[in-house]
Amino acid sequence: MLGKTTEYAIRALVYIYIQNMEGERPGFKEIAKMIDSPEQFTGKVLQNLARAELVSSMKGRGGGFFFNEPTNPITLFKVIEAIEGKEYFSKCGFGLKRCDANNPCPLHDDYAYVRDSFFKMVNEKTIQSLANKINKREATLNRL
Amino acid sequence: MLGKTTEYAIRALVYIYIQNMEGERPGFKEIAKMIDSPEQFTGKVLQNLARAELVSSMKGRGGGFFFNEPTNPITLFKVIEAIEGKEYFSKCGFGLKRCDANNPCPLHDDYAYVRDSFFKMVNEKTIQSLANKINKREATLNRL
DNA sequence: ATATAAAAAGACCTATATGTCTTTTTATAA
DNA sequence: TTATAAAAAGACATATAGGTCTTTTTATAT
Repeated sequence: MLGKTTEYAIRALVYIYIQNMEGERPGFKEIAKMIDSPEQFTGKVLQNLARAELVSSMKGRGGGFFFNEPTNPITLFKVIEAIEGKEYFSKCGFGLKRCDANNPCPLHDDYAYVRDSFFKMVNEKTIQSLANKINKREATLNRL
Repeated sequence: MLGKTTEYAIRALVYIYIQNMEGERPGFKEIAKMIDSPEQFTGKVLQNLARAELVSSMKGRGGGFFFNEPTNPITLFKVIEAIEGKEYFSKCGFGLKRCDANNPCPLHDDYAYVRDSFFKMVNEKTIQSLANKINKREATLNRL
């Protein structure tokens, strides 16, 4: 469903958020180790997330990744949009270039239902809500 | 959601089915033109579908693609499985290697709901049901 | 000031998906 | 039996996603 890059992005942000709650600013090497992702590539992904202003970073000694204090919850949708692109939730599931209610593909309505339930889910779930689930030991990030 | 290759595969099979109902056995060039897909690549995709026994083909004059007369309806799931691979509907949405009810990722249940609604849909919809929708002019394949 | 530890940046590499071109095989019609 | 029309096959080509390596920049501690 989602690309690996997006999966790394979400897991990385969740890990950063959890560490921030402990007062830590993890670097990409630590993050990669903890979320089980390729180190350098994770650095690149985090660069992109920082450029998209979904996370902040500091260079130099004591630097790392962190969220600015009063951060609005970050929905998974925002992350998906930043990594996969804006059209992710609007393409025709049947591959037609033009497909709408007037000129629908034969999957139109049924696909819309599935897509919308996915869309709803990624708008409800946030980096923060996932992190809380992990902190309550109701779920795992694979390590920690 | 689905790769382009799978989209071509589904559209091609629907077109073949519709033409078969008219007593025709279209070739890949005609199919590609009608479903708006790259010609040679569509030929390759159809080769794979034929190898997977989702469709039959005849070489030589008068040849082309067709379904054997008493064909069980072909679900979209079968096509997806043949093109995308068996694991398409079983991977963790969060990217964890091991993720199950005992050791769930923080998206486990919510993702399962979305994935299962997609799974249900592709098991209900068949090449035949999509073709019928198009024949009744309730939907379009882009041409025809 | 200097050393150090961190992210940023840029050049590259690899794998996979997607797509094209050419040749071979095969069924049918003339 | 030969010409023809079709799929099959194989060798390429291109684009994108995923990944690595090296160098540069920058903040901090000494």
